[in-house]
Amino acid sequence: MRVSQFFISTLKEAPSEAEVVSHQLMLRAGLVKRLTSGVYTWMPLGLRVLRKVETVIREEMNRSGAIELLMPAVQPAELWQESTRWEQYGPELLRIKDRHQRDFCIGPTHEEVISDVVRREIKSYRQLPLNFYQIQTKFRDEIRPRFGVMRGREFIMKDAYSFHADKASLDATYQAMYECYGRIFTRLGLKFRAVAADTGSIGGTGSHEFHVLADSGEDAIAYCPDSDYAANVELAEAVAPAAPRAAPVAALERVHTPGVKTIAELCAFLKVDAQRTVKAVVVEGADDQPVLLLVRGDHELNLIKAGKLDAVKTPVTFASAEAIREAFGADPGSLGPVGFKGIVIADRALLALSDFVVGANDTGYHYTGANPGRDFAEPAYVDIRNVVTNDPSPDGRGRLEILRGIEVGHIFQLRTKYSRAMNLAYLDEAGKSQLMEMGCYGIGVTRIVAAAIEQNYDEHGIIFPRAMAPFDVAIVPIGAGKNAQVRETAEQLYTELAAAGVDVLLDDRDGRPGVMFSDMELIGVPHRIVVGDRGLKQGQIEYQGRRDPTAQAVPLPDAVKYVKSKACAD
RNA sequence: CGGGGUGUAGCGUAGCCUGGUAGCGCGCCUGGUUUGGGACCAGGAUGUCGGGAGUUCAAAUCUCUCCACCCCGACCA
Repeated sequence: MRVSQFFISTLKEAPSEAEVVSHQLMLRAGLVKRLTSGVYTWMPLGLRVLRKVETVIREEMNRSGAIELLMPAVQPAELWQESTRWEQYGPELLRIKDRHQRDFCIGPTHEEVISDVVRREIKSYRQLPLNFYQIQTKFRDEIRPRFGVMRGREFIMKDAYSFHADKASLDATYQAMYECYGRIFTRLGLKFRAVAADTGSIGGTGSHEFHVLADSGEDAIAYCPDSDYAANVELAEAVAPAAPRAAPVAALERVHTPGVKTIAELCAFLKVDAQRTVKAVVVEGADDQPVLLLVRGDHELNLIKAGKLDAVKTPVTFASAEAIREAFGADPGSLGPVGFKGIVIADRALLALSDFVVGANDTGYHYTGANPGRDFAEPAYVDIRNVVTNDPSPDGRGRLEILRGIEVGHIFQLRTKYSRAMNLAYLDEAGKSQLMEMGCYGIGVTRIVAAAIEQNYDEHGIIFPRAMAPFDVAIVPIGAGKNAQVRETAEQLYTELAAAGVDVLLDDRDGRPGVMFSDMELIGVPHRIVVGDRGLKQGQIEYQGRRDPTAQAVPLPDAVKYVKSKACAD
C-alpha cells in the first residue's frame, strides 16, 4: 500500500475526550473516530488492525473445530421473552420497535438466536456436538461507556456457542476452547493470563476469563507464582487464617474519636495499625433488616462474595443512612457489633484477631480492646473479603500476587440454563428426549485492539504486535522528490517486499523526514526502512525495528531478505 | 441513574470573574525557499462562541432551560 493511495489522518495533540493511553493513541493515530458516546467508526487504518485480529481468531477457531455463521443484529422480542431475559436484562438491552410497533432488540449477545437455530436443526445425538461461532457487532447500552473502544456500547465480539449430548462432551469442547484462546492471544503477541472467574449474570457453572495484563486494567487478578492458580479477585478465596486467635489481653474501653469516619483517620487518631481495626459495613438483608458485615480494617469487602450469602440481599445494596441510624443509633464511621441485635457476619480474618478497635455504635466513639465471644456474640465467619498480595494461595502452594488485567475473553459452561428455557432437546440412542448441554465462548475483538495498545506503546506512539499491525513494514524514502535513485530504490524495495508476501507501506508523500518518521511510529508499524541518498552512497539502506534504539545499515542487495527475516521473526 | 466537570474553527486552547461584537498554536489553501526527526517566509480561508429563551442600548461573557460530551460509582467482551 502507498500512503498516497491510502488514508492516514494523524493528530499531533490528543483530543481532550480521551483519558487512557490506548484511547488517546487510537484517536491520534486515526484508527477510530467517535460518532457518539461509545460508538466509533473504524477508519481504514484501524480496520486493517481489526481484520488482522479477526483473521487470527478465525483461523484458530476453525482449527478447533468451530464452524462460522453470522446471526442478525436485530432480534425479535419473542425469543427474549421466551428465555425470560426480556425482563431480566434491564436497560442495557437496547429495545426498538418496527413500523408495526412490534418489539425488537439490538443483540447484546446471541444465546437466544443460536438456540432457536439449533432447536430447529438438531434432532439427534448423532448431530452433536456442534460449536458455532460468529464475529459480529453487538450493542450493549452501557450505563457509562468509557476509554474509547475499550468499553464501547457498540463493539465487535467473537461469540461461540457449543451444544452437547452430555457433560463430558461439553468438558471436552470447553477444554478445546480454553486451549484455542491461549493460542489466539499468544499469536496476537499479548501478555495474558487465564483465570478462574465468577459466572456472573449469564449463569451456569465453570468459567474462565482471559485477561490482557496492563496496569491500567479494570480487573484485579490474583495468581500464585509457585503454582498455576489464578483467579479474578472477585472470586479468589481468602483462606481462613492458620494461627488461632490470641487470648484477649486488653479490656473493652470506650474512647472518644471526634470526627473520625474512615479507617485511615481512625488509625491516625489512635496510632494503631489498620490490621488491629475492624471495619463495619451495613447492607440490606434478605429480610430487609440491616446485616452487619465485619472486615479487618486493612481489608476490602468483596461484594460478589457477600452477595452469595443467604442473609444478604442480591445484588448487594448498602443500607441507607436512615436505616443505619435506626438500627445502630449512630452514623456510619462509628459502627460495630457490640450491642447490635441483628445478624452479624465476619470475615474469616477476624478468627485470628483479638483486642481490636471497632465502632461503638455512638457517633464519635470507638471501642479499643474489643473481642468476640467476650464483648459480643461470636458472629458467623465466612470469606467476604478481597484477597491481597501475600495471602496464602487457596491451593496451599505459595502466596498470592495481584496483577491488573483487561478482560478480553470469557468462556462459560452454560450447562442446561438456556436449553431448558428454550426447549433445546435431542433424541438419545434410546430415542428419549434429552436437554442439550451448552457452552459459550466470547472474545472482545474491538477491545483487543485497545488492550494491545495499553500493553504496547512508548512516547512515540503505538507499538503493534506483528500479528495485528496495520502494516508489517514502512518504507520511508527521504528526498524522493529530487533524487531519482532514492525514489527508484524505494519503489523497488516496495515491489520486492510486497511480492515476498510482506504487508508493506510506502510513504510516497515526499514529506519532511520528521513528519514521516513520527507518523509511522505513531501508527505502530513494527519495522521501518529508510532510503536516503546518504545511505545509498554506501550502497545501503537503514532498517530499524519499532523497539530498537538505533537504525541498522543494511547493504542494498541484502535488504529484502534481511527485512523479511526481521518482519517474520516476531 | 446519582455525584462532579466541560462545551469557543479539524485538533489543542485564550477570552467569561469585571458585558462593548473573537484571539493564539497546530492543521488546511496559494506562492516561494527548503528536505535525515513534526521546516521557513509571504499571503489566505475556516467560528450558528453547543441549542433555545431571557436580562441589557449591547451577551462568548450575566440568568433560566434544554442538549451533547468527559470524569467518579454499580455492569461487562
